[in-house]
Amino acid sequence: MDPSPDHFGNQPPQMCPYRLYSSPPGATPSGPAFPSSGPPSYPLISHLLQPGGPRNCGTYQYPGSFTESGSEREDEEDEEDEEEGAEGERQGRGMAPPLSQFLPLGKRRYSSDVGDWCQELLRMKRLRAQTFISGEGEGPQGQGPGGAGLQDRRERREGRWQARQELKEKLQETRGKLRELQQRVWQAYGRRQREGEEHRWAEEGAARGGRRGVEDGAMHRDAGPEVFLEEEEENNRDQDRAHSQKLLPGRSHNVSSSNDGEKYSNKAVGKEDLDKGKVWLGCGLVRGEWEARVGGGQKFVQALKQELGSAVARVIDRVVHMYSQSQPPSVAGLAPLDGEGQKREGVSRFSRPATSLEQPEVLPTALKSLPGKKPAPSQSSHQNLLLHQLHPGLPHLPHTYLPPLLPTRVKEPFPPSYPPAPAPLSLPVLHYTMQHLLARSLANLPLHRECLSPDTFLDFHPHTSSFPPLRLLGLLEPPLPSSDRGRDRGVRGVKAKLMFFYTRYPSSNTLKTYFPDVKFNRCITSQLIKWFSNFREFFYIQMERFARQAVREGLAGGHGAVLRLRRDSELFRTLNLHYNKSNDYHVPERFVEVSELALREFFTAIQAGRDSDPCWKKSIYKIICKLDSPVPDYFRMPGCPTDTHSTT
DNA sequence: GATCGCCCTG
DNA sequence: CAGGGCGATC
Repeated sequence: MDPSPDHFGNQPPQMCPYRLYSSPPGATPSGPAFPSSGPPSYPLISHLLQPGGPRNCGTYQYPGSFTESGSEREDEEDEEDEEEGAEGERQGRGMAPPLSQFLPLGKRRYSSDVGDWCQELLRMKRLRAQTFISGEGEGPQGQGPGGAGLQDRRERREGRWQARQELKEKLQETRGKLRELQQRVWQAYGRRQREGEEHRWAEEGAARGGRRGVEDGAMHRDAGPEVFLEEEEENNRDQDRAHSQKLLPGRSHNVSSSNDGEKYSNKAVGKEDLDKGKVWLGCGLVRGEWEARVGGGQKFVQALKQELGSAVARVIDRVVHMYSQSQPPSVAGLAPLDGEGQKREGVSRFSRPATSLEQPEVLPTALKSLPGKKPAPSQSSHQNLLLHQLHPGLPHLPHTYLPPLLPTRVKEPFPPSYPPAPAPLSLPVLHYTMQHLLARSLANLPLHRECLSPDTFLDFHPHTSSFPPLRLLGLLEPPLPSSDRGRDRGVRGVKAKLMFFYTRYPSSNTLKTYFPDVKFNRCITSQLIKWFSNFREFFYIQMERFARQAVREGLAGGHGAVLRLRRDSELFRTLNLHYNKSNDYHVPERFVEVSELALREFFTAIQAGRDSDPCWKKSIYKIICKLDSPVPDYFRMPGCPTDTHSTT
C-alpha cells in the first residue's frame, strides 16, 4: 500500500532512518493506493457520480420486471438474464445508472424501498411505451386481409382506449401509493428530525454539565457533516433550482411558476402538501412531468439521472474541497502545539455541533472534545510524554483525538522544507460523508419502515441525532440471512481491526461504545475481547520477529541511532495487511509510532538479553498498554468505516 | 467467583 | 481466529 506520503521521509540528520526490510523500489503493495504525489483531486470523485462517468453507469438495469402482473424482482442478478435485447435500448435512451451506483462500495444492494419506487416509475414508463407501440406499431399486420379495416381500426382504438384506462388506473394507484409512502416518510423522519435535534441539544447540554468523554463524543458523532450539510443545502438550494430548471426545460409548461420554489425544494414540501394530495417527487420532479406523454418518461429518467448525479457530485466535491481547504497552508516553523491548534480549529469545524460555536465557553484544551474515555486530558498528555520519555528520538505526538480527520502531515513534527504534498483525504471521512450524503439523498425516496426491522444481531434503535439515521444505508439492505452472518461478522472483524490502530487494549465498555448495534452479552463481549487479544498476539509476534531480525542483522547498533519504522518497510506492510487488508484506511501515524516503540522495546530487550527471562515481554506489554489513543467517533457508526467488500 | 490477558494448540 | 488452560487482579 503505502498510499500516504512518507512521514519519515525528511528526517533530521541526527535521525537514523533504518528502513527495516524495506520493499524494493517499485514494489507495489496490495490493494489500491493513492498516487504518492498526492490525493486524488475531488473531480475524480465527482466524475464517478456523473451520469456518464463510470463504465457501468452507461447501462441501466431495470429494477423491476415488466410483466403485467407487476411482479417485482428483488434479485439484481436475475435482471441480467431477462430483458434480453434491451441493452441497446437502454443505452440508446441514456438511462440513468442504478442508484446503487451511487452507493459506496459494498453497499450495492440498495433497498427494496428504493427499488419499489423505481420499479413503479419504470413500470409506468414501460406501460406507456407498450401502449404507444401497440397503437403505432401494428401497422400493416393489423390490416385484415378481407378489407375489414374499419372494424379493425375501431377494435384497435378500443384496445388503445382500454390500455389507456388501465394505464390511468395504474397511474392513480401508483400515485396513491407514492403519496402514502411520502406521508410515512414524513411522519417517520420529518418530525423526528426536529425533535431529535432538540433532544440532542438538550442532552448535550446536560452532558456538558456532568459528563465527558464517551457520551459526550457520542453526541457529537454526526454533528460535523450535519452542520455542513445544513449550510450546504441552504447554499445550494438556489443553485439547484436554477440547475433543475435548466435540466428540465419542459417543466415550465407543466407547473405554475408560483410553486416552483416549493416544488423544487424537497425540504419545502411539508406535510400540508402531502395532505393536500400534492404528489411530491424527489429530484425536483412534479406531477406534470410524471403525466407527460411519450417522452415524459425519458425526461423523467434523464432528469433523475442528471439531478442525482450532479447534485451529489457537487455536494461531495464541496466536501472534499472543504477538507482540502481546511488544511493549514503550511506548518513550517510551528511548534507542535501551534500546529495542533490549527488542526483543532480545522477539526472542530466538522466535529463540533453548531452550538459549540455559539457557546462562549473557552475550551482550555482540545480535551473537552476528546471523545474516548481513555484520552482523559491528562492521560493523553501523559501518553505522549511517556512516549517521549521512553524514546526521546520519537517525534512529539500531538493529541490525536480525531486522528485521521486531517492529513497526518499536520502532525508531522518536523516540517518539511518543501511544500508538502497533500495527504490523502482520510477514507473514513470520505466514507462517512458519502454515507451521510447518500443517506440524505435517499431520504427523499419513499421508505418502508418495515424494512428497518432489526436483525437479531443488529439492535436497531433510531439515532436521536440526525435525519436520516446514518445507518440508513445499512438498513436499506435487507436483513442478512443467517447464512450471511459470517459475512457480517467479517465486517465487524474488519472494523475491530481498524480500531486496533487506535486501541490495543480496549475495555469491554469501550467495545460496547464502538459497536453500538451489537447486542452485547457475555459471549459477544468475550468474543470481541478475544479478537483484540488475537490482534495483540499477532502484533507482538511481528514485533518480536522483526526485532530479532534487526538484532541479527546488527541494525541500530550505532550510538544515537534510532530504529525507525517506515511506512514502506516490510513490517509496516505486514501489519497493514493484517489489520487493514483492503488497504482503504489510512493507518494513523500514532499507530506507526506505537509500533515503532514496541519494535524498539523488543529490540533493546533482545539485544540486552532480557529475553531469557520468561516474563520479559510483560514490561513491553505494560508500555504498549498505556499508549492507547482515542478511537475516532466515526467508529461508533455501524458499518463505518468498514467496507463490506473488505472482509476477513 | 468473575474478568481479563497471555499462551498454546488446532 | 477460536478454544482452552492458567495466572493475575479485583
